Amino acid sequence: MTLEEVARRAGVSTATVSRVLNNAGVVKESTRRKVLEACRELRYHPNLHARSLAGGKSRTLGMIVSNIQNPFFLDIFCSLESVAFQHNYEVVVEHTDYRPSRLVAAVRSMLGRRVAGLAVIVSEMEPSLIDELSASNIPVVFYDVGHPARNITNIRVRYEKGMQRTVEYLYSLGHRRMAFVGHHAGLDPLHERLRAFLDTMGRYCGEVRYTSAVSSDSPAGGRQAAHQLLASGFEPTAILCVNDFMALGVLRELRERGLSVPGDVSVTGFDNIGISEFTCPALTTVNIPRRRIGEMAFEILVQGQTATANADREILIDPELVVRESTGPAPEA
Amino acid sequence: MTLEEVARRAGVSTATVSRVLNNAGVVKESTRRKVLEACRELRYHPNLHARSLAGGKSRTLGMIVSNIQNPFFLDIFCSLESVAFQHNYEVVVEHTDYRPSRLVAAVRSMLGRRVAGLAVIVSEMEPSLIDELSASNIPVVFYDVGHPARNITNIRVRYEKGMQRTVEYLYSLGHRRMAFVGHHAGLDPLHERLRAFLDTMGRYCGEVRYTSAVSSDSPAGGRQAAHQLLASGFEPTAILCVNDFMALGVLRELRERGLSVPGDVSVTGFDNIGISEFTCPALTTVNIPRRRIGEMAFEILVQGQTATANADREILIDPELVVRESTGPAPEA
DNA sequence: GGAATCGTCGTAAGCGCTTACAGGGGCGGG
DNA sequence: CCCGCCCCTGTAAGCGCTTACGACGATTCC
Repeated sequence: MTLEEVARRAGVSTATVSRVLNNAGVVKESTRRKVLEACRELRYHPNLHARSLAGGKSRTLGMIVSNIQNPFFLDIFCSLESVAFQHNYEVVVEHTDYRPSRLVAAVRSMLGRRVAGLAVIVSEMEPSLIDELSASNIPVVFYDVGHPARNITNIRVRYEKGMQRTVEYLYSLGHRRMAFVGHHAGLDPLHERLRAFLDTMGRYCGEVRYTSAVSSDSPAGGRQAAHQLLASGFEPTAILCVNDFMALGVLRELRERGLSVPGDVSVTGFDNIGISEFTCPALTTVNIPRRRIGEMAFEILVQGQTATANADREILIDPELVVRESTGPAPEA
Repeated sequence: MTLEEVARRAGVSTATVSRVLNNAGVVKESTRRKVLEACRELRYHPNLHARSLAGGKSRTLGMIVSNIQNPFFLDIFCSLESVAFQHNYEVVVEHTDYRPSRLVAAVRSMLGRRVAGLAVIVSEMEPSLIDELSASNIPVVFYDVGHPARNITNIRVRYEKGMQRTVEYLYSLGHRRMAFVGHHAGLDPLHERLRAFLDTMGRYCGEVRYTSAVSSDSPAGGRQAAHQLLASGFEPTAILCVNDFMALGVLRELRERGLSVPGDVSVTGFDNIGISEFTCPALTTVNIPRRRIGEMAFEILVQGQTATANADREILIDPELVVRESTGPAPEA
């Protein structure tokens, strides 16, 4: 089913059909109706490939995330998708499993699709991409990695702040032995969170002791890390998780071991994903405005194209501590 | 950056470059290297649109789900994506929010993309789609809705069985007052689950009483439904949820009200999503082999294309009860 | 009444790729 | 030494669409 067949059926030229379908140019009302009628009868669906090849533009955005199973990334995707949908854009996601090689492949694939804009929300990084993307001439939003460059805007969350609040808060509750649970993808932003953790600890709590464990980014990974942590003999009074997703598993492991949260040990997450308030106990965490991040990404990619072109930008977001039930005073030694 | 520029740079024709890039035809090793070299220097990325327009085929699959935030759908997507990735295919998702109108739009969009195959994993339905898809000549997999037709394979999960097991199990534990929590998208498969619930109840338990509540498909929705349920005065000893995602909220609401699970009331879910074993208490649920569904979808879409062409098929899956901690004997009256 | 104007539409040239098909060297065999 | 064949490569015709550009009849204006 092609444009030409529709044109033939409606007794007009392909140009006219195209005009009708794109609401471009002027078409007499009666011919418009004929064309639409023909489209319906023939169950015509325009070929998007031909369309964006000819038009040189596409109404689809690309988004690359590290782990789409993690609600944090998923939420950002949904948020972007939602705004995009309202503006008649589509967005295709790809995930990298935290592997730089897959990141590169995903970016290439997106460039191949000639997306109208690309949001890269990942933890891992591949330095060469910056140049490649910058040279590609399509607007790009990075989350947390890479500095801004031509066409590239960077949205950065100040993890230090969030981590600092968390540590201070736990410290004020009397916690002195803390542990950090992270995941394997030990690249920048994670190091960043861990570093922030250590920095703050060093600054505020001279006598504090810590340890850390890593596993995969999933509840099961969190559980495994917690297991490993507790098996090591170190007995933390508080466990800080790199994100809520893993914290789920940590909570589970603690319960399994008969440790009460927050009675015996306090637990904190990061991200404030939706289910973190449905855990038991509800998770104390650090909120990151995912909805806004998605919206901002859209604005930058689509609308900012003209508005702030070439205005190399970096957007900073301050996360905030959300205290719920999983944290409490440190147990008496 | 086009094929032609690469060709010029490498001093060959576009046909040769194309051959190199697609590993098609024979090319002398030295020219192959020259071409690849040119590609690298020019940071060339083939235009996928042009490619699939010219080639008439694309290596991308489409997938439409009702609610991608629900881990059930997400898992199937990830599973499909994973196999697809191994075979060098990509898959683009779209979600409908349970709205038939969005389903139609999504299907059209996928047809417009000329996907190589389409998996429609949704609860809602729009009858006209069957014909439209069947006529489109691309392989399609439906989950749970629609009967098989030309090019269309249907994967059906026998909810009745799962529901039956669940009800029987609860009945054997002494439960007589049960409630059902569902969501708004009251279309076929959901009705199916509710119907299965009622059927079984009617058959096995003459004296059983029930009620049901619906809300949106999310933990928050589950919580709201539970709230509404308990506010109604009906005091169930068991709550069966249409899926695990909503069960999360039900558990939370019960805890909030000081009701112990399973001491005061038992709770069951459906789907066996990953986090259902990380809830507190761990959720008794019905497993649906999501991984296999994704894999089957791929086989049908890509490999079955030739193997079982035109062999109208329906695949049946029997779900199985997974007993965990959220169910127990009914409290003494 | 003829020219200028406007609204409506058709013509045709690509967009960047794939792919028959043909062509042109190099080689071996007759 | 010439023919045939095999390797390798180039030529060019599309794939289905968008979009300048121009054509054409119907108004309108002087």
